[in-house]
Amino acid sequence: MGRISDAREKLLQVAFDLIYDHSYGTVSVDHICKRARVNKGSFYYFFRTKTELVIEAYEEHWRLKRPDYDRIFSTQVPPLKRLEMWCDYICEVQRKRFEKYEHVCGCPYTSVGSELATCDEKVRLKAMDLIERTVKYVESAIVDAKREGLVQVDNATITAQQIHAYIQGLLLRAKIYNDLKILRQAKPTVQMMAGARTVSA
Amino acid sequence: MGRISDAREKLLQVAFDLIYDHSYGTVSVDHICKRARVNKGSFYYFFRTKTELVIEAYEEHWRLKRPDYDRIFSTQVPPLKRLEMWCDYICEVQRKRFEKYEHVCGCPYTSVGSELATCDEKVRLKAMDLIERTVKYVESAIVDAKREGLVQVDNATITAQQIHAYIQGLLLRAKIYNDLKILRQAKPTVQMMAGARTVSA
DNA sequence: ATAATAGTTGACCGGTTGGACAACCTGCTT
DNA sequence: AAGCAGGTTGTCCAACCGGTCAACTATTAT
Repeated sequence: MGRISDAREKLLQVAFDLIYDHSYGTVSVDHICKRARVNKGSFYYFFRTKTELVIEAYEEHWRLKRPDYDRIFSTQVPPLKRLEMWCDYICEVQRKRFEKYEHVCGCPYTSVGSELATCDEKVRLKAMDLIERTVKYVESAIVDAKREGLVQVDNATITAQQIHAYIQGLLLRAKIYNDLKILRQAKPTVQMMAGARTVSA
Repeated sequence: MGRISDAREKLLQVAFDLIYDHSYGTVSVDHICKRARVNKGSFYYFFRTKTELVIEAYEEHWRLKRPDYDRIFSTQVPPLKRLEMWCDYICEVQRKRFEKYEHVCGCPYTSVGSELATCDEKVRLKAMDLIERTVKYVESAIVDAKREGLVQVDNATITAQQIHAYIQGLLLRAKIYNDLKILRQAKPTVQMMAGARTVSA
């Protein structure tokens, strides 16, 4: 019953792309509609507000990326290898973006999270939510590494949070310097952070 | 000759404050003028564009903060103690902001740098510039620590960059989680990163 | 006093913003 | 073939955006 449409999906994808390549503040609903070739009326048929759109766009983005994370952090892969593959994956994703848009775009979730953390509580919570999911993968890798006696850590949860924070900081640096080379350092530093004993809080 | 005015200084301070507590995109020139009790005509007497204002506001902010950094990273202080004091200083600054605005605001330079890195080249370059200055302090602490045999590092420059990236990531996390407790982990992790051997690139 | 300098004022601009809307199509179901 | 849910269209809105401007005023040096 009724006609079917891919307008919603197009809007989600275009919104993600534009906001990731620029910022939430500089991308307007009009821009998104123009690029998606959808009328603004249709936009507001699918989404109540710009905030709601961005939240759904990022959730959709995660839905598409999740298989990659499941593969990289599979228990079939040795724990420390998972972290290496994760670093390589990040570099690769950033490289592809750079080739397409000539910008190092950093992490989409923390970029929009940082921009709106103090302005839009719903976006802040969604960014937290998405970050949490990634940290969980890192944590399970650390737990497994510890169980196999590969690393010496007091607290796997805290260690995972520290490694994730470092990776986010590195991505932020790469974005601001617009320099992919900065990401080369990720792998050795992550191994070091995972392998060395962290002083627990 | 001519009348004197503190309008310029008020605009710089209000602009920094509003943008730090919200974002570049959500703070308008009108907001800044209203809060500073300055007419928009005067605004454009002192600054050519909003971009120019934000750049000058952040430069001014650094000018005010620099004495703190010179004190913390003074050669009179033992090198590893400098890093500890730096972490304490960051916690303290964030705590004060939080009490005033009920937000963890993170690092002002990387916040605006992240927001505009792909949109405004001048702001991106200024953010790089300001980051570079802080990294220099960290680097000199690592160099001194190495000379005194307190740490084992291959490359002080890279180590300083890694520590700075980590701290930025932690501040970003604290901002998105709106949680000051996250910053408690800074000191032990920084000591670990400074003290352990990092694999050079 | 005068003139030059330095800063102020508030109205004004065209364009854009996020959002609302009634009217209108389109294709499935019965 | 008729009914209707599902989606589309383009116009309209008031508010706001960054930025401009000519006229005005206060201060200081001469």
